[in-house]
Amino acid sequence: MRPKRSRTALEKRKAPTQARARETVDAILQAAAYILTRHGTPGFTTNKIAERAGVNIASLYQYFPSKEAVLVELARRHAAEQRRRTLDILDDTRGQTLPKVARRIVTAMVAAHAVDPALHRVLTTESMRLRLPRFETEMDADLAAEARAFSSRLRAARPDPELAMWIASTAVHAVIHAALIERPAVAQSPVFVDEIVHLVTKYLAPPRRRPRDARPSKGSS
Amino acid sequence: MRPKRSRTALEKRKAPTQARARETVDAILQAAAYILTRHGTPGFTTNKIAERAGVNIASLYQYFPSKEAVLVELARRHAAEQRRRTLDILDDTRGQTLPKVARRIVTAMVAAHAVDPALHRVLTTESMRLRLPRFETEMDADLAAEARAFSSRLRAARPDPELAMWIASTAVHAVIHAALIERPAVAQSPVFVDEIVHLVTKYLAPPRRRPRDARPSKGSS
Amino acid sequence: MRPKRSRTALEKRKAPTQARARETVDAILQAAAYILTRHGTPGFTTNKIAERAGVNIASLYQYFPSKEAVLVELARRHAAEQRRRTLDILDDTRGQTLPKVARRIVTAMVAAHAVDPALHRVLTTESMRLRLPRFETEMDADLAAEARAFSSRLRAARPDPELAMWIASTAVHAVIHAALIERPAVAQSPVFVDEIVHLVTKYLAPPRRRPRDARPSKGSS
Amino acid sequence: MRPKRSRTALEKRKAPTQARARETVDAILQAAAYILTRHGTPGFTTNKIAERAGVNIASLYQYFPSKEAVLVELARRHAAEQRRRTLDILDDTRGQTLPKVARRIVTAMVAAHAVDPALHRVLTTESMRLRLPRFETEMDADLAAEARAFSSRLRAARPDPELAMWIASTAVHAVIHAALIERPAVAQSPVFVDEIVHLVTKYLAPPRRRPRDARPSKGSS
DNA sequence: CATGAATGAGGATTCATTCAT
DNA sequence: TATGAATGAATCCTCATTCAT
Repeated sequence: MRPKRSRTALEKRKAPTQARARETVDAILQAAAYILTRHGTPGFTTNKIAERAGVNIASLYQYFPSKEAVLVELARRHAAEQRRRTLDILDDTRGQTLPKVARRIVTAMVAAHAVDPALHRVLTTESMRLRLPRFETEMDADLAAEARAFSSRLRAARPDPELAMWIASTAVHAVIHAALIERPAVAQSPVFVDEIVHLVTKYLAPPRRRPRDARPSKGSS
Repeated sequence: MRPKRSRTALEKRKAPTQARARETVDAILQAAAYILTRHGTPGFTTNKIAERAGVNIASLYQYFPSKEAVLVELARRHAAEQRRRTLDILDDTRGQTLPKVARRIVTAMVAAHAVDPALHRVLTTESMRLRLPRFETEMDADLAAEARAFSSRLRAARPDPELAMWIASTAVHAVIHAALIERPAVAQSPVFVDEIVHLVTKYLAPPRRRPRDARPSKGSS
Repeated sequence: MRPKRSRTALEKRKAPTQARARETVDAILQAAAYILTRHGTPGFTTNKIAERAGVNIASLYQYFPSKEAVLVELARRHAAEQRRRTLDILDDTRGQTLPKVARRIVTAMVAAHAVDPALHRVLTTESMRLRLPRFETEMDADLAAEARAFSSRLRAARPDPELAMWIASTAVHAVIHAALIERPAVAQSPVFVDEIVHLVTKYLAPPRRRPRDARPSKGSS
Repeated sequence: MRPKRSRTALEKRKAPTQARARETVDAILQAAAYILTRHGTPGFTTNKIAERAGVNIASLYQYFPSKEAVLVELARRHAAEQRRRTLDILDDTRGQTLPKVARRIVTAMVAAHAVDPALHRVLTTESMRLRLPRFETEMDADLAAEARAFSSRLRAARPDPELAMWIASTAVHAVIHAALIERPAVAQSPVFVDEIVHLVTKYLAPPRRRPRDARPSKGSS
């Protein structure tokens, strides 16, 4: 690991106030995304990013205190974008049944991932490596409110609704990720979406009338 | 200019024949695991591995043709170990109901991951990056047979049993992974295991409308 | 794994625009020449070159894509220098007889080689190893014209004037090279120059049967 | 340059007395020649030689004290072989005219070089680098006697017959070398041999009756 | 002896980052 | 402010050579 002069600064260094500066920052981030997609983490070097962005390396460091900071900003924007989309869908499907909502969200997620699965994957992985909060966790007020509302609906279904939401979301994400990489052919088929929807709706569905065999009677493990 | 080795060789270079050499190889792999756990992929350098293993860097290269090869061997051994454990469980639970089998496997997986979650995660991630076949895919004959047997049981439940198995396995893996990292407190609780079991059993359970034909009459495996 | 540069790039990487940078490049080349002379090819390492040049190794790689590229640039400059000198002499001796021209050129070559015979030799050898065109071949337009003019004079003497020129030039070069290394005492004596001149003039002289038409009547150019 | 433990020993370490040992030495030298031809000086490593020879690296060091020593022995054998051939020809052409002798020798040299020009070149170059005496210089008694006899014939032709011989031999060697590398197509044609023979015979031929314009009257350079 | 194993010392090349204009 | 230049510190990997068995 190369030595860090300043203690691993991750925040943006300086808010670009002028239009020109914002363009520079955007160019850097776009180049960073390209490099990440094209050459993966090992090719993700500040020099290459700057070169591809057409800006001087020193300019990069004017706006980002470190290489990691570029990654973080990339992840942040990526997450924000996803949040926005999810909120739109939730807004749009207000009052509909769980399967319908789930289908909408899953479809949107598949589509979102399909745009650049490599970037998605790297961003996820690296976010974990940098111990950044996951996208879902870093929810803004709106999404948090939605989530709480959603949770309350689950109270009948699962003992810990918040945990259940987390599990469902994690599972869906992971399966979509993996499918796009390991089984790209199937990943965008309706069958696949059906399966994911089934997975999550069955999991979150309230128990049947006769719950006697829903759990083993003997207790856990 | 030194000659460059063909293209990122991943195979072991030389089989250690003497006991002394086998110790060296083991020391290297152990050190590699340590480094990977401790410092993650960016800290995973051959120099550090050799230093930690207490062997000369040249010795490392006598047995592994490249840095990646060390990782691959690590992953290989790791996977073999897991396969062995899974097979044992399947062997042990032959004839039991899905929830029971699931509970056993999930419990074992949690335990296995808990030993060194970071290593688990990195190994999984890096295996993907190197486009190695996933552990589950790289099954030996025995495990493959078990998987096929299991699949056939699912025929009534899901349209594509093989895909369903893949989804279930991916989801379980991912959730356990993520939990150990993001929610370590809950990850080993019985509640958590219950949730995973619920997730997978509900997903793989046959539809409940007419219970009489929900399972083949021959009995539940 | 760091990405490897395409295939042994030989071209300069980046043109130094500021004076400071040009100084750096010059220092590198000067150091390279020194190292080559002093320690030969095996001692010709980028680290040593940079150290001797008093610049950081990374600066070397900012201007040269590889070790070979340094060598190539050295050879290029060397060749250019020689071409310039040869042209000057040809210009200066226009219209004189072959022996006189030959004497001038041979004398100049001996002098040029004598400055740093080791460097000369290494440069020649290495140029061959890298399959660079020989200095003479890589002639610029002016020198090529001179050569053609010279060739045409030889038509009466040798069946393939161009081949004859090549042989003469190769022989002269080689003998001077070897003499400076194996027989330094004699290499700069007039006797030696006489011998070389004799070698080449006898070889290129037209047959002596009927001396009257041995040369074109226009005079001995 | 890597550190030499023993002071650059070039001599063979131990005379192989047993047949098995001689085989080992031969295998090493053959492998060395192969490597040199195939991969050039940069690929010429003791490890590779030993591997190719099918002997253990330690065995190599039992018979050769250093890498250079292998090269030296290779050069020695190569030179001996050439000397033998030259002597045979001289023996065979005793009493014939210079052009005839020259043609025989040149033809033989071209043939000899053509077998493996790369090896020839490397051996020559490296011999110089190691400051080994040139093959011709390191003559045994027989060849020396022949050379003296030959020299005496030249007394009428050149002021310093020994120097003239050296020049002629150097020139011929060099031109053949260079031709095989730079102009392989022409190198084996009769025309080329004719030219070389012409070069050397004209040079060594006694002067014409009217030597008044053989040298410029003005003096050198 | 012959072999497998081991290693100190480097070699080429890159990277993240900072300065001086 | 933006840029060209510079650099300390690594990184991967190889080599010549020596030992212990």
